[in-house]
Amino acid sequence: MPRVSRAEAQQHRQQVIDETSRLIREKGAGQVTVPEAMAAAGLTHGGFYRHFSSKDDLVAQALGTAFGERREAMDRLAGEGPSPRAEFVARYLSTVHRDNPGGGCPAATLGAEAARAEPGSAVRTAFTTGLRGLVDGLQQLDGDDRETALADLATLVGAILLARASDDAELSEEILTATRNHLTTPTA
Amino acid sequence: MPRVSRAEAQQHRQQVIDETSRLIREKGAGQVTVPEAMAAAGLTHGGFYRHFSSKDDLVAQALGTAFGERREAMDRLAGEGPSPRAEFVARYLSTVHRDNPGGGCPAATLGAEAARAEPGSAVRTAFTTGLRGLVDGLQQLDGDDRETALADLATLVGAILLARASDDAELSEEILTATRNHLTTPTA
DNA sequence: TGTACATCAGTGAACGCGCGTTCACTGATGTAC
DNA sequence: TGTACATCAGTGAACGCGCGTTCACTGATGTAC
Repeated sequence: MPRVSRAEAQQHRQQVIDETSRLIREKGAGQVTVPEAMAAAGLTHGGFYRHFSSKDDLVAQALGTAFGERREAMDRLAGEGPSPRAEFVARYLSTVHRDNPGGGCPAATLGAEAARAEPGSAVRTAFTTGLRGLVDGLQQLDGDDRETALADLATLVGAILLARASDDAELSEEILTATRNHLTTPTA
Repeated sequence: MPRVSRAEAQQHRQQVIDETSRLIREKGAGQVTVPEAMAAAGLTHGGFYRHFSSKDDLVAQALGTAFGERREAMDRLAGEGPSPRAEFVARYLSTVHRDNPGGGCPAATLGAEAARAEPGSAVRTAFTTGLRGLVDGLQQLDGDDRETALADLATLVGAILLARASDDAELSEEILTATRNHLTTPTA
């Protein structure tokens, strides 16, 4: 498949980014290989460097996409229903989200890897920018002040992380339920 | 250094586990190599399999040690001061903890990796057991009910994770401060 | 207490493997006239 | 609109490298008498 049209090439590029965005959330950035990412668009690995300057470059772009999707979902929710914040919390702390990390919040799945990335690196910067977006989105969701939005986000991210890591269905559910209750009842 | 005494060998073994416990929290389990872990006790990699059945075996034991240390610190705190819970929260969400992941909470640094480990695997089991210990420890810290302990732990873990990943000193401090306030003031 | 021998902690070379990246090459696409 | 040629998306083999794991070997430790 040599020399496809520019439109097709651009489509391949986007497909690689989108699939990588899912793959890194499922397996971690370190476990996704260049051949694997290219295969997701039906390509071989050789042409990789015509699209990306390095693997880190792709990961950073995929991370940006993942955060972008999440932010859009929040913005879509902002107008609807009686309590968009409660709705968001319920969806975030659902078993559906827990069991589908590939389509879920990148802060929970890739936060630790981002923390280990070099300060100023593309991955670290993409994560920080994405995180700011989530904070802003959460802040708008129910007239929250910024401090509440920050604390809420920490709680959401920690809960989904621990619920996924728990190798015990009961403990996992318990974490989600307890956190959901604490975030949606007025006082502890 | 062939055939050292059994006491020395046992000492080497413990040294490898302790150093690995620190290393995996600093760099992630996937980034710590067998030669690196053995070198931490002044040994070469060849003798590794006289001490451990696999790299995963070592990682699981190191994870157990990391959780154990944390739990002990909580138990030590339980008797002292006017509000052990407030003291624990302050220490957990300090810049000292944020900037020293190697000696810190393994739930934040290794949660994502544990979540990706095979259910029933040694690593996943060690994480779950350790997590239960932290929940119990937190529950005892100030007469918390279990639900509050679970939600608090999620908040603590999420906050330290995001504070570490933020490539912006101001945002990072903001996360710690907001979370600290939310956990130590009676109502939002 | 001394001696003979089996045990086994640690060494260092080697294994197969998969990684990120590079490169010469192909041939349809895109462009200049 | 047609033709000639340069461009460049994608291929597949190859690179150097470091990984987890295995293995034959060494020689002090531990044990049996």
